[in-house]
Amino acid sequence: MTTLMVADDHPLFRDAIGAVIAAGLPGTRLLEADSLARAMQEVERHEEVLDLLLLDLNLPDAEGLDGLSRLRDAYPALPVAILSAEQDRRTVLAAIEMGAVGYIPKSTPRGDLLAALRQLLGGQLYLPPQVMRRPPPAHPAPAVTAAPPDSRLARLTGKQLEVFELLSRGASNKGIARELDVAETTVKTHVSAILRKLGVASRVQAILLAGELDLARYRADRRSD
Amino acid sequence: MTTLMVADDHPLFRDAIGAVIAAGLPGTRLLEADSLARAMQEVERHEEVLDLLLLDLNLPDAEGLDGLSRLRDAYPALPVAILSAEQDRRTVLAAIEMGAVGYIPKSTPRGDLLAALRQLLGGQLYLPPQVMRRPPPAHPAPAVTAAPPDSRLARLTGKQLEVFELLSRGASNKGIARELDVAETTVKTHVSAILRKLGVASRVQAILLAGELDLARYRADRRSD
DNA sequence: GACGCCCTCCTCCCTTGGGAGGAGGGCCCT
DNA sequence: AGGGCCCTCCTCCCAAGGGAGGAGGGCGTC
Repeated sequence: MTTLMVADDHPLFRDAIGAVIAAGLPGTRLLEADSLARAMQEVERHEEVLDLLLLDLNLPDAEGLDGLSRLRDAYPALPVAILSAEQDRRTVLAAIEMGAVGYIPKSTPRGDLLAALRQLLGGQLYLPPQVMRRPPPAHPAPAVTAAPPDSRLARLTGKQLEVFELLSRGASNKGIARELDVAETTVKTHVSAILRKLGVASRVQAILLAGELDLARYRADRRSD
Repeated sequence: MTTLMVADDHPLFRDAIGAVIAAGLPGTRLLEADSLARAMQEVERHEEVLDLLLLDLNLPDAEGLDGLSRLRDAYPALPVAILSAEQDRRTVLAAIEMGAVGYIPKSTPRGDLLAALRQLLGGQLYLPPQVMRRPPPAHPAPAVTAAPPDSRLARLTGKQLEVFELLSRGASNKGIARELDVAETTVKTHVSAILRKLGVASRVQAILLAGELDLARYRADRRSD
């Protein structure tokens, strides 16, 4: 089952989102929060099953992108999309650079909203059409499309990638140690570093992430450089 | 990296297999064993990275399918393919029913052998063409193509499937307990049963298996029954 | 009604996983 | 020569995972 959460302080708006989802994404559970604090409480309780958090930028206890920042710090692996009335180009790009997986203007038509949600739940980035169409005038779009997916992998060192490969195939720390002929404590050090760099909390999460990231292809690419 | 093992008591034959693999599956590591006992020793050491074991049916310490039986008992999750001079139809079917993922006659031409190995490493079943072409005369092919992949899932009870779904999405036992509103000990009971029925040793292995088994589709199918 | 299966939950016990913190050696670059 | 990064390994500590074994209640079948 798909679970998503909307954090917005306007009950009517939450209801509207709920209606759109009920109509267009049947079987989806919607959690609601009217403040960042309450949102984080809910995330704490449902983190494992939460697929996407829609975050308003005008919550009473979070000014602008500050709320996103705090969420990213607390739950680096949780997909967060911004849902906002503002459409300022720099705000959108800043949100993406802070790790948001999407930015949905509140003015988005019903049909487009559904498409955006489906796209986000499918693991794709979503940006408002205006931003997508018109590449930035000054800078050449600082890592909006390319960097997010594999930037995390790029931060891994060579040995860490080796460990990650074995880890993602289900090997235990002990098994990895045997395979690479190092001490198990060394493997644990590598694993800790990998989890930290990937922003996940357990090897299980790392394995799921490896599936999404197409680790095998990345390693092949890197080797052929 | 792909790792496979050949267990055969003829050194020359092992060499021949090695040559075929070196030529057709570059980057593949080949482990060798000249007896079932030695094979099991090697499996013990490399289980996490071993992708396929090619088992001869005429090993000095294993008569016919007995070796397969012992391997299946000890390592239910290890893919084992039979490599044999015999081509008796009943032997082939018996091997598949015992959980072998394939049966390769030693008379298989070089090119076909490579194709068979690729197919097996890709997770597909491989049977000698004679058997594949001509369906059994008496019985209607007792579960050769359909049963092996999902028979394990079919053994799970309803609650176990629910737990498996959450587990496969990375949820911890505690998270599953919250989500299903039962005690964590109950979840542990379910998880133990799931691991046993799937023939895997850890939740991590179960998650990887879920990816191969297309769990989501299975659940949908079962619900729509 | 007795049996079996499922779901629930418990205790006891051990292994594995992961974090914190420290430490030494190799290698590269300035 | 010094600094920085990587790899290696250690100890101490705690949380999570998993097995063994037992137990009670619900529900359907024979």
